[in-house]
Amino acid sequence: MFHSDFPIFYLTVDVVLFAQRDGELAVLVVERGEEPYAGSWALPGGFVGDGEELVDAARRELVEETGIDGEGLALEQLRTFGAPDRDRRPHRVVSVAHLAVTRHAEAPTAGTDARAAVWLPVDEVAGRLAFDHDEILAHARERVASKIEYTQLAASFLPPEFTLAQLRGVYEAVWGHPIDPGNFQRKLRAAPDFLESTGASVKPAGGRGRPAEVFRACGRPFDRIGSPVLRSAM
Amino acid sequence: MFHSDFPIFYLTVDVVLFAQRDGELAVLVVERGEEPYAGSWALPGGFVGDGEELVDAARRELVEETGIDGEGLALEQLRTFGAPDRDRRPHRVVSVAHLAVTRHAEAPTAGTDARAAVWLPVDEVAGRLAFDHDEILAHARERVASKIEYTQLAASFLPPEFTLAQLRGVYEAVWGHPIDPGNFQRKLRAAPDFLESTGASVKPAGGRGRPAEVFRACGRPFDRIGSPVLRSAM
DNA sequence: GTTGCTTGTTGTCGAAGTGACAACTATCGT
DNA sequence: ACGATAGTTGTCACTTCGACAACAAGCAAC
Repeated sequence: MFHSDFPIFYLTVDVVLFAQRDGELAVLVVERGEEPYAGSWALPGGFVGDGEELVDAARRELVEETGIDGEGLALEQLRTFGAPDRDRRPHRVVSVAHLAVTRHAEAPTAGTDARAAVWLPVDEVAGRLAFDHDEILAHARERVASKIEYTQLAASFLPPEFTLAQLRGVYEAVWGHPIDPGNFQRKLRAAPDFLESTGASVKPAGGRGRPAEVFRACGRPFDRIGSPVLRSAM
Repeated sequence: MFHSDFPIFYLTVDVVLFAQRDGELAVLVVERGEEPYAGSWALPGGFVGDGEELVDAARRELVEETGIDGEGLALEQLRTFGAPDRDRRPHRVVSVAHLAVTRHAEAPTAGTDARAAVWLPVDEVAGRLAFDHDEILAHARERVASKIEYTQLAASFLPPEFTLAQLRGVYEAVWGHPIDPGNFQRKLRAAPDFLESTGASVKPAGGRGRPAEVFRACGRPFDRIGSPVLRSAM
């Protein structure tokens, strides 16, 4: 039997979608079109549907509000935020935050409740979000910085084929400090469960310079790699 | 404003409480007294109250169902389980699972919905839990094994003052394999942000043997330590 | 073409950390 | 006193890391 006098909740999902833009870590935010916080920046998200998996709801809301292609998106649960006063409205709204990474930092198109949707550098957006989304963003930032240490997640910021210099750029953007190219090369080449060479080579970023070897990631975004790429050690 | 036609959810918390018993990793489970799954083992947990913080709900349910003292308990959110079919009952029940560690592996006392409450070795209980609690336990086990690598969480399995041999016993119980005493000593003594010596020394476990130096943990359970104690490296 | 610049890749070397294992120390039981 | 037990320190070969130098391969300007 079931006591129906238990409190009821509304359940939402929020998505922190990261990408690399101009060598910086950028996050996708929307301008809210409805109260509360109308006109403020917020993370894309919305209510979970009847019979819908949490992660599916996250992907759906992302597509609806920003037009971002949900396919080939590394998406994972971050944590749940449920402080009783986190939503001004007279209902308890608990949100399951998700972390996502994409290689397509294409222009988003606002939809449904969102008045606008844009990529912004994380440093600019921190401290200005609606609800408790600043806290969510801070958690997400720490998580992604940590995840690229011991998973292949960094490759999800890039197209299927990429050079080690591009991959190094991802680590630099996420961690916010430069990495020695030589040591990075040596370390990543020694991780057989992360990268495989395609044999091809391609012109470097600026057009000038020696061509770079092209690699592919072996596994899935959140698969663990054998020897971690430690922040302190780079 | 607020569309009340959004689906409503019931929200529960579940707690995976670990302790060390007889050199093994043990988990606290209850025998369910009500349907569904009456008579089956399950993780302690229950419905979140009106206006109640998630982590407070977890602590309350733990005390209610098992009589375990919630004070001085390392308690942290694990992740949220919300598959549409995870509860047989005709309502959507989403559960926020929590991870906890205690030094008091005292005898629990069953309460409220629980018919019994006991400590069981994790290896015995795996595969026999109600709902999706096996999955939750597996996540918790992996999380605690990972957390003791780079936080002080291992000390939460022990009284405030302990020897390095006791601490080594915790790592061995959680990881399930023996660790070289000498190397463990060298590694942990070199971590100044983890342990501080009390100067005292105490008779070893079996009564026989050289007295061991007594240490105290410096920080809080989930604080990061400077140099991680890697599983692979032990 | 040659020179110089830029970028990718490989090499070198000292410092530090690791795993295996031996040696030493302090207590207890007999 | 003696051996058994458990905590602690030492040794050593091996690996990894960070800093930095050196080399390779393209482009642009002259």
